[in-house]
Amino acid sequence: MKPITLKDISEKLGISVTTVSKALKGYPDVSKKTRALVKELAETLNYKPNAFAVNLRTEESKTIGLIIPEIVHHFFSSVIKGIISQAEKKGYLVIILQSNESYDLEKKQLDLLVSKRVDGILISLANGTADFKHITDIMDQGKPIVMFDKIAKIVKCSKVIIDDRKAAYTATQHLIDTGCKRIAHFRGPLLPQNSIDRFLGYKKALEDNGMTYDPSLVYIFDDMTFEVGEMFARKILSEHTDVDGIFVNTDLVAIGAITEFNRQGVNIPKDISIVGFSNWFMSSAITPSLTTINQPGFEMGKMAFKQLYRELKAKKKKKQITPKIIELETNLVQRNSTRS
Amino acid sequence: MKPITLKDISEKLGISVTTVSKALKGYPDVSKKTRALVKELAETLNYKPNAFAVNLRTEESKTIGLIIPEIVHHFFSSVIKGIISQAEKKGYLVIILQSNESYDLEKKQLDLLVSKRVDGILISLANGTADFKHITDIMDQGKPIVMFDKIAKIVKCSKVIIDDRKAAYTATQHLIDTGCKRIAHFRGPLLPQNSIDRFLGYKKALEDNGMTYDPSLVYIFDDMTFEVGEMFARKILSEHTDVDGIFVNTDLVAIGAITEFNRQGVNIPKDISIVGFSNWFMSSAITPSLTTINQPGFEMGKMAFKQLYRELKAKKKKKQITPKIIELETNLVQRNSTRS
DNA sequence: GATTTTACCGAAAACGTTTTCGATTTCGTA
DNA sequence: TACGAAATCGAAAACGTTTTCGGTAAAATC
Repeated sequence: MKPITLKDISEKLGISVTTVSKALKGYPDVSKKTRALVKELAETLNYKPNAFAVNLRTEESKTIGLIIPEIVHHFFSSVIKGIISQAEKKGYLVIILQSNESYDLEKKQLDLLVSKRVDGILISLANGTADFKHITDIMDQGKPIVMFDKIAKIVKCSKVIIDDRKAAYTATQHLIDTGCKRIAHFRGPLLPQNSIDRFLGYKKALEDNGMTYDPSLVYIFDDMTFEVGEMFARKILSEHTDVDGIFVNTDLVAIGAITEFNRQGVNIPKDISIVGFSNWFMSSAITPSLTTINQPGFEMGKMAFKQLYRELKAKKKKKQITPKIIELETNLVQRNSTRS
Repeated sequence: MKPITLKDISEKLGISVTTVSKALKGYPDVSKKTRALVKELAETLNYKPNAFAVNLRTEESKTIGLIIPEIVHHFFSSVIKGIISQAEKKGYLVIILQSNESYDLEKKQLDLLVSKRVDGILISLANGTADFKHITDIMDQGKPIVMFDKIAKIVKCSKVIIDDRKAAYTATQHLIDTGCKRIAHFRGPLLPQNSIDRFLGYKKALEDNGMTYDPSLVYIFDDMTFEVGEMFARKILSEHTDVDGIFVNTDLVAIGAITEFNRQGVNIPKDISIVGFSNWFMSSAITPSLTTINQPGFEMGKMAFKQLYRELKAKKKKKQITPKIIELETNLVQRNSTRS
């Protein structure tokens, strides 16, 4: 009933635990004969090293932690998939925690992961996170940590991101190129870096094209939901009847807006053109299909783990780690919510 | 630089490691004074017990494993969220693995989790899984395991499910009640239990209403994708022009079908009515919105963990565990893809 | 004052592994 | 035959915790 241990094998073979361990791990100072004997018995007894003991001895668990603001979300679940698939290839397991966009939870969970002694941490920041001591504390302990998507520019760790500013600029420029004269922006929350950057890209595009930037056309909201999209669509129709283009922070909200515009008989893209962000795969299914910025979630997850893995290996060799910023390419996916 | 240990505290205080441990864990045989002293020092030194050592000593890690066929999926990611949120409340961490609907991977991952010595396992079976020795082997080792959603009736472990047959019956009955005379079924893959049960519910509803069951109206496919929905919609239009109702195995495929029907100028629900399955939240956003069966993913995740937790506790007290089948309620959500 | 009870503490073993380092054996060579 | 080198092995320490069990001192009881 009890699991097989090295001792069991050593007793059955009349040799020491040491030799058994070394045979199994391929040490050179054990004869071919005993090595074969040990390996065979281990096989037939279905020996599995006690991970707890190995962890204690080696001070590593081949497990990493992942903190993400929201799991039920197409982009983030794609990232998770990328991380897990890559981690599995390298023999790492992933513990997932969800911060629910709450700074307090994020902090508590980071603490939990550290106390569980994961080897490293992958994190995408909560919208509410403005202070970063909980992050830098962990870095100071020498535990590798890499951020992705929602990052803090000020923290000196590795990051995997897209150029939100450039992507937003491209999106807005596309609206201008297709004839929009008065362009609104559904911006999302105030704090997170990518929300800021997308806003800046939007503003820059307006200015570069000699259009006046009007703050009243920028809509701020904390919950990025379908319903918020519907609500702001109504707001646009009542407050700013001259708006003929909208750059929306995220596809889900854009789809909410499209649904409401459809309901109100507004013609998309003729009356109002819309560009989203993320290329959430549902965007191709809605009518009209949504022009959007493709954001490579799976790829981002893969890259984030790869970087963490590099740092894990560097740490083992006691090498210095220099933070690295990895920027992934985005592209505009042109569909039917903008004129062509 | 090195983390604080019990020994560090004991030396600074001039007492034994034993007493420090007992003080921290609230044993009665340590005086209030020393207890206070220890707790205070532990606090100021920011002592965190070495999880590896605790695991080794107690033979448990407060970590469970979760194997799921696909992460990027609204229903499953809702389940994950339910599991994680509940686990966190009870102080458990969750390691997530994705089987990609592959039996081989599922087996390998189960093995991996066991060798990492997780306390228990939550699993939703891959479509291809027809043999269950890898599951029963683990149960025989006394490791608690509970299945959810995609289960195997034959395995004697706890399960959290919905009554797929009843739900499918309700869905089909709704099509009949709203006037459909010839109803097709997009069934999905052959093996998994819920695919079978939904098919049986569909068939039973036809028979109970005196309609003939026609096998050529049942479409089988392995990949439950948007594109498959589009493809089968075209097939219906070319092969069975008399079909006026479809019960689809899963919302995503239904939405693909709707998109294709829209494209071909078919009027939904007048020409063809459609009912989906899952109440994937996008179903309310598409035009026409999709009538579907609401499947409580978050709730299912919560319940699955709760049951596993019960078994974990029972095992600790060396109590016998009797497998429990937990059935969650579903309901028909009536929208615009069926007549009213 | 002697004895029992209670309160408090610590030594030591145990969990299973890894790794260092010294010991022993075997072998080839002089 | 003797000696150094190479091959093979194992004792023991270490990782940090938990828990049993016995011991001592103080308090309570007679």
